[in-house]
Amino acid sequence: MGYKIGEVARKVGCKVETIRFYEKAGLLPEPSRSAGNFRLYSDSHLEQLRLIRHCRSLDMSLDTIRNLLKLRLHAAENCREINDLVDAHICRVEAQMKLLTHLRGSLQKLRSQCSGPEASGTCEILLELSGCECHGAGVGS
Amino acid sequence: MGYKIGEVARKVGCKVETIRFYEKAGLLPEPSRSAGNFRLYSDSHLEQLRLIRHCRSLDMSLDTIRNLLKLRLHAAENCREINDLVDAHICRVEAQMKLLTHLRGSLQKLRSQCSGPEASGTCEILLELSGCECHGAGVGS
DNA sequence: CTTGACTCTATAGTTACTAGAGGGATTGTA
DNA sequence: TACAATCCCTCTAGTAACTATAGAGTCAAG
Ligand SMILES: [Zn+2]
Ligand SMILES: [Zn+2]
Ligand SMILES: [Zn+2]
Ligand SMILES: [Zn+2]
Repeated sequence: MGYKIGEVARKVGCKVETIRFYEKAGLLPEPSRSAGNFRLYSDSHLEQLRLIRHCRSLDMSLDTIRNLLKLRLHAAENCREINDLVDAHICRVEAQMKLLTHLRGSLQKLRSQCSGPEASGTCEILLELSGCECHGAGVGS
Repeated sequence: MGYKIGEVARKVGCKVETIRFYEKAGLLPEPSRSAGNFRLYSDSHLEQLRLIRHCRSLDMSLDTIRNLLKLRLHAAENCREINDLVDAHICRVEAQMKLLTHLRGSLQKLRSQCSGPEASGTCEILLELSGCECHGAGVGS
């Protein structure tokens, strides 16, 4: 008979609307319907939804997950591609980390510019922000 | 007489549309207009836009930047709040980094699950993804 | 006087959902 | 059996920070 959408949502821990959204986005196949037009999900739907949600918790994009789902159709043959997909995602995550590390450095340096309001009559942080060379200050035309 | 929008965009290194967007978003005051209705920016506009773009390059939200601009009206008195704002942003960045670090760990562990397609007739990565406890597998009702 | 580069407004697209309106279905209870 | 509560349905609009059109007007050079 299948699970109704609310039950599924409770099981995997997401909102009902999210499940309908995945269906419209082509990530979850359309389930069968009850006499009263309610969606009725099978265990394989549940499994696939769990996969999607877990991938999302790993911050994979829906597009990446779509690719993964395609590969899943022939999991054994596509083992290599699946590994590649995960590796590519790890790379994205590491790139983000590098960016954030750089950012934190810039912010700490910025933060250290302030020597208190008595020193210059203003807050030096603002001077730094609006007078930066990287956004065109002091560059003729 | 002031700079036209394209000139300003070139100076600070952003798109023309972005500048108009900031105006509509209340981050940049409306500039004066030429006889032909073209926007004409002053040096103080330029400064403020530079501040905005630099803050964006530090990944501050527009809302955070709006707050900063308010504080800027009385920079000396608000020195403390300005520092707090920057500190709060550093905290956000560090929280993100922590999250990414955790994520990378999970991904590397996931990646290590695969023992090649010969072992189990499928790719174990997929089993891990769809059979995870954290999204409800193996939990009765 | 026409071409081309620029500008204007207004609107729709992007990502991954979330929230609501306005209805129908089902269930439990009086 | 009537009614209320709780579910479910579709459709649309909102979020963040832009980006990308469409269709029109402006301006300088040749
Ligand atoms: Zn200061
Ligand atoms: Zn800068
Ligand atoms: Zn594998
Ligand atoms: Zn999981």
